[in-house]
Amino acid sequence: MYNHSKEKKKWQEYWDNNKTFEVLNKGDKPYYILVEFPYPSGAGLHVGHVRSYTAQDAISRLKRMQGYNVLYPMGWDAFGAPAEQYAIKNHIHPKDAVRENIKTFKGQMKSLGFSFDWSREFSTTDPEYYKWTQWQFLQFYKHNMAYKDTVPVNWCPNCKTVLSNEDAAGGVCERCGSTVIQKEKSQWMLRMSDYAEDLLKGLDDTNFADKVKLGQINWIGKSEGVEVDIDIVGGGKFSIFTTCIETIYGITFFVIAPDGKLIKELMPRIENKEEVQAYIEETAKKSNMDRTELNKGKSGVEVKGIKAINPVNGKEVKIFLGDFVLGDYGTGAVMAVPSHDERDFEYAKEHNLEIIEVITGGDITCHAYEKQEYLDNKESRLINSDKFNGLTIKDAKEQITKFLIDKGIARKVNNYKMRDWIFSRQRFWGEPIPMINCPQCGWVPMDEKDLPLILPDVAEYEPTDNGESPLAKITDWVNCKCPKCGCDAKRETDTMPNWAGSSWYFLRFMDAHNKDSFASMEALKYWNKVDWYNGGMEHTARHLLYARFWVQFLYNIGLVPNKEMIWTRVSHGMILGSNGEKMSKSKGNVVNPDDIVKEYGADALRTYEMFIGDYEHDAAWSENGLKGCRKFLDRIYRLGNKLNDSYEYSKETEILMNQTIKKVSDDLLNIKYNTAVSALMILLNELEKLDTVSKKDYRTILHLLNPIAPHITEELNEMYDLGDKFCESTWLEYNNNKLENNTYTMVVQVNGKVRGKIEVDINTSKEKMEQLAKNIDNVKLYIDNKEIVKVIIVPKKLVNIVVK
RNA sequence: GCCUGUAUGGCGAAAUUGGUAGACGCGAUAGACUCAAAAUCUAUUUUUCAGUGAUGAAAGUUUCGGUUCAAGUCCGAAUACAGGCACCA
Repeated sequence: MYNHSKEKKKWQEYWDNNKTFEVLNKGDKPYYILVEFPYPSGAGLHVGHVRSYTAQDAISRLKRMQGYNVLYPMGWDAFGAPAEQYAIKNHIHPKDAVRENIKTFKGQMKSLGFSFDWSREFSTTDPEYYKWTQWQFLQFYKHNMAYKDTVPVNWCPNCKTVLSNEDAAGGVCERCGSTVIQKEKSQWMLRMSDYAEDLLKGLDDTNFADKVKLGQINWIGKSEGVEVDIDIVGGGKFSIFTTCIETIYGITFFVIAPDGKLIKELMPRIENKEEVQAYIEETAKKSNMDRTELNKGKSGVEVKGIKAINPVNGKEVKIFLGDFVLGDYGTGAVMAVPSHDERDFEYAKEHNLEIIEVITGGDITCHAYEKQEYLDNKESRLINSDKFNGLTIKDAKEQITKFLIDKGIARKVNNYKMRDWIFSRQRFWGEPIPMINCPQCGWVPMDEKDLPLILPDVAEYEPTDNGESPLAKITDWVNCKCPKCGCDAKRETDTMPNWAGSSWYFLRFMDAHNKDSFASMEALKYWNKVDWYNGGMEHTARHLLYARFWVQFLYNIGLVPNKEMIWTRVSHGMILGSNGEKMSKSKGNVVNPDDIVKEYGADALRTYEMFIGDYEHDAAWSENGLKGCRKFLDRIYRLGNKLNDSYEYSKETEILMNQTIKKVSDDLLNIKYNTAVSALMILLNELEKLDTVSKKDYRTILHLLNPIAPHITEELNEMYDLGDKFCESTWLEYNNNKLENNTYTMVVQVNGKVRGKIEVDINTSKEKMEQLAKNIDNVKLYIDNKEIVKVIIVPKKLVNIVVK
């Protein structure tokens, strides 16, 4: 029996010693294949990692054989909370923990035979790498893209750190599950919202799947609308933003944000100050999630003593506070039209407010404004809207907008949901932010030539009770001189988020050891783009958007050759436990790839994970399925016992052989790995039926299997002396003239039901097809004595006889 | 609540994009080999009905409608599950 362990090691050593997968930045046909680099967690490699690494490995091996200069790199995303949490829990310095974990991960990856170019390996925690992360931060700062601001942030009382909105999803800390509270904190911010429009437009220059693009679009969240100035009775004004200006005559109240600036300005004139103040304080306790969650009731209070004027009809309208209006979105104030907005309707019901219908045609709500149907609706017309009565929604939208703009009290405005990126973390285990706070000069960037700003070793790396980074306690690190004026100053003690290092790592792989820049323009231009990027669906929104933003900024300051540096993005489904649930220690359904490799071999694991199901869908682990794939490889092995001396394809299977070459080549490049494997199983089944198998037959099936199961195929190829090593071979071609059999099974239907089948020559004419069909005994039973209405003939497929 | 997916045998899944539903694999059943077991090989395996049998018939791709000679595939509505989110005006 084949010794998977020994032969596997032999070939892995061969690839290592011969630097088979190391590439230079030169040569024809560069092709860059990337998988998301992992957090080297203490748990070791997950079988889920194996799925995507194998998939991309198969593509890499195939593309190499097709003559491409393939870059398939691997590195480590080792900064950030997960690594720090692991270190704190296990009482190991993060640096040491990361070193150990990387060693484990790398060993596991090597044991699976992935064709990574290890010469380009790096970790985001290497000073040689994070020097450039810091350098790029300085570029953001110097181009006015980084700024410090006091913002209400999500605060985890347990982790004692600030979380981005993304990390505080659901009102609980993503890491520890504690309830997140709102807290004012001074933070470094990146002006990502400036890039909203460019990030939308840039999608046109990518080949991302539609659902991936949609994820980006939804995150950016563009709303086209109108901003209108509203006068306050007795002086003053504010602005509202609306996407449904056509309903402006239906305003019966305004709602303003309890956490906005407007309410603070109005405070002196308010009659029910205490009530308003109480509501503001109540809102401050709530997270955005609480405020925005549905079915919570439409809480709010009237702002008494102050009324606003509807600009189109001069009506005096009440003002309310409502926590569903957010201070930091739009203008922090909305017009309420309960007749045509569900949320306004519920608020009006709750607070007994007037409802004025301004569009006929039933329960038409502005909420549906995104839908073309709403805009194209020709039945619904405006009413109760003075001179705009009778207009369609579309026309009313245009004309009312124009009317208000001409009056000088409105502007067309695009609002984006996407906010600026909170870039500070009160953490130890991250890239230090290279900024110095000088009592004279304020914030001063470090001199670029002093980078990297090395993360110092500390004894205690747990966060402090007051929420500062442990770096704050290292006074001889914190205290420094101002680069500008030379007086005593202090370093920033916040560090960068884990997203920072992963926002540009794919650029570094193109020129991994450059000491003069993060990557030379020459290298960036050579590889041009990441041709094919694979990762988890959970990263297609945040990580991908951050990375694209980072790249677009670098492009705008002339440091990368393309505004989009990633061409295709593919997302894989999760490998679930055998019970169909997410693998986790607590559920006891974790599968360790090491155990599998030991018992079944790396090739069996690789083959199984490709065969397990549709690559983009989740799949439950099955030990039996794995055994089936091991059995398949054993049968491949035993097929070698049947070899004859021929160097031609066996006649009996020549057509199938050509079909399989085409199928496997196409399927691998279309991420249909499961059907590629099944095609090989079908081919094997047929070859096993032959008494003997030619050397060409055998080498071909091994060749086709090689991208997925590289060890056993190389070994058998060598054992039977069939030809060059696959890793040094050219990929297979198929003969276009040998893809079709001479005959096919023609299906005969009567009224759409299959009533007969007959084997016919591939060139059978339509007339002959019909004639043959009508002659089948079983078919006759259904057409005799019936009127034939028509006959549908699909060449090379079927005949359908329609009878009455 | 909204957005995006998904739904096919006992199980994982295929289906040339409107043309034989269930390829391939697992599991199961029966048999061969074996003292026996494992491994391996062979056969059967969507369900129901008829037949000793080759086979034939009916139903069948979450549900209900529709278009079509023909629907897993297209259209309309509904349900369930998964992932994402922002009551975003």
